[in-house]
Amino acid sequence: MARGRNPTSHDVARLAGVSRTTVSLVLNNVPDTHITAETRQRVLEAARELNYYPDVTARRLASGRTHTIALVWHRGPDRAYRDAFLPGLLQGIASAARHYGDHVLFRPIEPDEPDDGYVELARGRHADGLILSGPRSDDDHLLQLHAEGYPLVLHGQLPGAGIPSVDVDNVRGALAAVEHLLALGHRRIATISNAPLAYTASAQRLQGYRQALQAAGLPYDEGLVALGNFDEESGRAAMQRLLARPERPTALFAASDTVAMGALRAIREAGLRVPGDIAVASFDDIAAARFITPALTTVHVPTFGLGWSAAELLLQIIAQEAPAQTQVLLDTELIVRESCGAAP
Amino acid sequence: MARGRNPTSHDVARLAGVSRTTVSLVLNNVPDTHITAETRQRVLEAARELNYYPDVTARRLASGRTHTIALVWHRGPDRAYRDAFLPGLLQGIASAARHYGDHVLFRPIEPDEPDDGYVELARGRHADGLILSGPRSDDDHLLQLHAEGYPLVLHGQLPGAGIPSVDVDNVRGALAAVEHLLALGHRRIATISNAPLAYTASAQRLQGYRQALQAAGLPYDEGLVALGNFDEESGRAAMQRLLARPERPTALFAASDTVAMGALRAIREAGLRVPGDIAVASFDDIAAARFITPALTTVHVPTFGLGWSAAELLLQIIAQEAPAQTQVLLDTELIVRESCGAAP
DNA sequence: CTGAAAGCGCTTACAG
DNA sequence: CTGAAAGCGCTTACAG
Repeated sequence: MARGRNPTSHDVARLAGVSRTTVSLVLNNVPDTHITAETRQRVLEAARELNYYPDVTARRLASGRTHTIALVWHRGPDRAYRDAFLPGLLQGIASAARHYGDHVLFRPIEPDEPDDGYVELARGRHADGLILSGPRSDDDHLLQLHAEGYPLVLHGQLPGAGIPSVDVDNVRGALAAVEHLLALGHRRIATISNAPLAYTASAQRLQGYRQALQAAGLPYDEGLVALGNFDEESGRAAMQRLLARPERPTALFAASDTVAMGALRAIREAGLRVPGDIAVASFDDIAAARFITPALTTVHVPTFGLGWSAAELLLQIIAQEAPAQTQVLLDTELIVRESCGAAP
Repeated sequence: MARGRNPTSHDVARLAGVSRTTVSLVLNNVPDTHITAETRQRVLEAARELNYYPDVTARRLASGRTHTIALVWHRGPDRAYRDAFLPGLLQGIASAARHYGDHVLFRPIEPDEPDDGYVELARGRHADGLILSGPRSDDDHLLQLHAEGYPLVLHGQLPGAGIPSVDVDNVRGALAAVEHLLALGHRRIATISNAPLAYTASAQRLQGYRQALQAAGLPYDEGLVALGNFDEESGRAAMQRLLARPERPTALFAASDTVAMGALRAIREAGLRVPGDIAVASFDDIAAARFITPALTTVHVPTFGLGWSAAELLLQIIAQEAPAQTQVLLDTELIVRESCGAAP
């Protein structure tokens, strides 16, 4: 494939006996252009015969559209946690992009990298729009780009910024998990957050926990609330504190599977059993959740759906079709397995 | 960011009082071009003042290079298995690409998609080169592209094709795992493959198992060999067959963690304990391996390193610097945890 | 229903 | 040490 001797639209035009305009019109399926079926046929055949692939590099410059969207993937302190979502999210994005004829660029931003590393993707016209996963609330570049009308969709939420976003309904998900515990008869239910409450998702999951208790007429007891910090060890430490309380909880809602696994370890180390002594429900449904013993009852996050929705929304914005909904919240599903002692 | 009113190199040139040529030369850091420090400075300042980002779309057309590499990700029957490697591999690729100033395109190929879906990436000049993960031996397009000299690197191996590739040394990895079992005193060691033996990695891992036995002067007993098929259930079924044998094995080498988890379940269902009754070692070290009970002793696959190496190799090929090594095999590391009963 | 021509915003020999 | 000009391969008004 030496450069310079690939067939061009000129070659196709000559072989078909038409102009390059016509070749472009036919190959791009431009509507409202009354080209005879016969001419169209000739062009298509010529292109096939020459094994012609339009040079996207030229197409992009001429058309002003790159037909590419980028996933900007922030690798913050929560990176190990978030990696579990990457395959689903990315493939959801890629599938939707492909469905609409677009391509996807993957751009991780390392923690030590200047925060505006992704700006080049927008301003240098690498992509027609960006999906940002793990947005930071103090990111001025983001606000700036949005203010200029550059197409942006967040995976996650940035309250108040007004940027279109796609996320899971964390409140309802947590609510469902805790309701499950309540329905099993538990009254002293502890919770461990998945991360510091400055993370929107953490605060929302905690809110779902509160709402469930409130709806059941139960008091909110600060002593039953502990903070996790993404990893297993933080879940273990938090559970140890919870177990040290005079009145031991009979159930736990861990706001992530990872934190739940740490809690499970602490419970085991205390000589207690799950679900016998303590029932455990969690959130995320990462791949490991069904493998561990006991298999976790957890709130499933539709990662592929998140990716698909984000890409679809972004593509609508790029096409300037006002989307019906710019703040999308996807539903979760409680997956009942063994850790709460309920039959699936 | 309405199109059409972004600053161009023309604007920068005017502000700096030089020609567009000079702007291009400075901004691209072209070597051997004796531009005065003062002129260079003026250009840089003008660019900064205008917040100038070169339009890559134009740059690509003019220069003939896209500075983009693509990861083609085959989603075959082994998709659930391989998804565990995606985050590490992709981020390894992205990090290396960024280190060398390139971008990465992610392109999954669905099982029902025409096999040549990725050819467009090459011929349409979306990317300067491709990394293919999960190559198929009957893929003529691949051979054709390679024959034409288009830059290609495989993640995995395609014996005989002569295409540059990056993979883990499956034979040595398996050898290390089985040697570990032998060192623990086991003599009747069964194995379950991770997939049908038509998959190169499966055959190689089995070969490592054989070599270890041979080196220890032990016979190769077909009856101790069972086939897995990517998923947990296949591991469970294989282990059930193995357990039904008159002389029960005292140890198992499962050629993937997923298959090992199924085997663990079968062992538990048979009322046996790990590692007490049967020691289990496996391969991959997926995220779940350390969470399950007992935590798996397994062969770690350096996914990030695979990605980085693949990208680095591809970039060398694109730059036409003959790489030292075109068939790269990365070393694995045996991670000793609990499932073999040895102290870490 | 189709074509001639300008233009997209860069890079790159070439000349001086 | 720097500039004028051609060219990369398409798309897209515009004209007929």
